[in-house]
Amino acid sequence: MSTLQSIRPTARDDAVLNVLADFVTVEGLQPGDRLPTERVLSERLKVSRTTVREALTRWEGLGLVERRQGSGTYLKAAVSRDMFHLPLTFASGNDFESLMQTLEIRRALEAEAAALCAQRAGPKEIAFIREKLDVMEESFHAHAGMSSEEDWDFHLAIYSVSGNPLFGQIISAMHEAFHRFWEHPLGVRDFGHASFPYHRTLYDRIVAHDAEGARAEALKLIATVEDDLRRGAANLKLADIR
Amino acid sequence: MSTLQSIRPTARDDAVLNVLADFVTVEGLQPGDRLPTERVLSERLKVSRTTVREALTRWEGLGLVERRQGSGTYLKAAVSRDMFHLPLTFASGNDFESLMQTLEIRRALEAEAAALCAQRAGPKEIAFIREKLDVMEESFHAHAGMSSEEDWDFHLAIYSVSGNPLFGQIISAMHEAFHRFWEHPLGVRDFGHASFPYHRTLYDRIVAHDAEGARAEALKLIATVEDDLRRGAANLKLADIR
DNA sequence: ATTGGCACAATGGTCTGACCAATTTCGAGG
DNA sequence: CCTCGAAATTGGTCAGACCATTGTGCCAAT
Repeated sequence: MSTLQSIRPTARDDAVLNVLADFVTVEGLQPGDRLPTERVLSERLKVSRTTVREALTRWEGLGLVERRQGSGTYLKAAVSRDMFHLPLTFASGNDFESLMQTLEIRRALEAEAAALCAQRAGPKEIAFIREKLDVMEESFHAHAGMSSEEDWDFHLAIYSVSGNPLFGQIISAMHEAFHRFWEHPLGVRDFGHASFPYHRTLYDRIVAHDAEGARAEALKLIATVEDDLRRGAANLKLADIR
Repeated sequence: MSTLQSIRPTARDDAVLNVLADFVTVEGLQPGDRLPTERVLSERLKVSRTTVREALTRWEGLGLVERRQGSGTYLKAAVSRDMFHLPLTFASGNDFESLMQTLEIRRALEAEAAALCAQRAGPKEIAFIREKLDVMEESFHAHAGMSSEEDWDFHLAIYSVSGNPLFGQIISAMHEAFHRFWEHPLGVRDFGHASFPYHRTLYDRIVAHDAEGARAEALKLIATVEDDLRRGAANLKLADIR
């Protein structure tokens, strides 16, 4: 009988979110778009601004929406009425150990995403990834070093083509949480430099639709990042990263 | 210069949550315990009840806390100051597609955990896993079928020995969210039956400290589960699982 | 024509005080 | 001792106000 628990958890807030989700769907709002003012919503929905704010706060906590004071509230992810939220929360400090652990998770997901990508990528998807790769390589040669933004775009493309949005969601969330350290974590010069060649080899395996090969290349790629990280940690012993 | 963006995202709410997290830690509150009244918090922290409520609403949305009108606000999970939130959103509800997507995530994590486990397991850890394997196999032969509980224990042991708590935490959270469907998802008889032999082969690779071998066996194991799932979905077309 | 600064409007963030609704507590009455 | 109901407690909602930040557009100086 556990399936019919709590018949009325809360009314107003949920109702507001449902209506708002429908509004987003009907209006075809995309991530980045601005949604109506709190005051407008409160008036239209015939509820107080307090209630609207509580509802939006819930969405904000789930990362679906972003508020900018003086500007407005903006969509951060696609929302619809039939959504299922799985908020994971775990204890994890910003120390070297935690960073290493998240990197192990990333390695796991990166490898699987690469394998799926190699399986599922059609000509159009391959061209999409190719484009990101070209930009990255050009930037690399122009600045004689990895550009974290173009690099990130390349990986995002792979997650996207994998056909499973969860890969991008999980890794993006981690990326965001650690973005200060993920990029140039420990003051290592040319961080990520060693990973450069594996981007192309990974791309080649994807083009060949070689799932296991792609998995292997992705593992090698992440391995170089982990090495960089370990080197950095060794450099400054007892680094206080927070 | 991307490291110094957003100097003041929001003050009060976050501050409240930090203080509250510290309070929970110091007071040693456990899930199920009741935390102070909104009015008390608002008075103690010198902020309005509105602000306290916004903060608690955020926690409620993350499933950390449960509010009961007329009774109080209760802890639902362990909280601490250094928490890492990873809100995942599934496009659609509890349908076949979503289940398959989470299974792909599980495959990724399972493979990596197995590889790490093979690398890091000492004699004591191997004995620990062996114990779970024995229990599972015994149960299998006794009941002529997979016992989901003992099976789960075996996998939990591997996550644990992997040395990275994130594996167990992420997979457990997904497992919990889908537990009704994860076990006997689509009325398939002998669900998971095909996966049985791979538990021992996986164990053997771990004993041999063969990381890549363990990864391969874990992949095969999950592949059988996916096959079962696909078979089940084919059986009852247009299954309405919700 | 461009640029810089400034006032004003719009918007999210916070506060106050009040009332409503569900729950718990506890005393009166059996 | 038990039962029932009133009162206190607590989360949920509301209205209205003010603050802090951001965006916009006008105007003057260059």
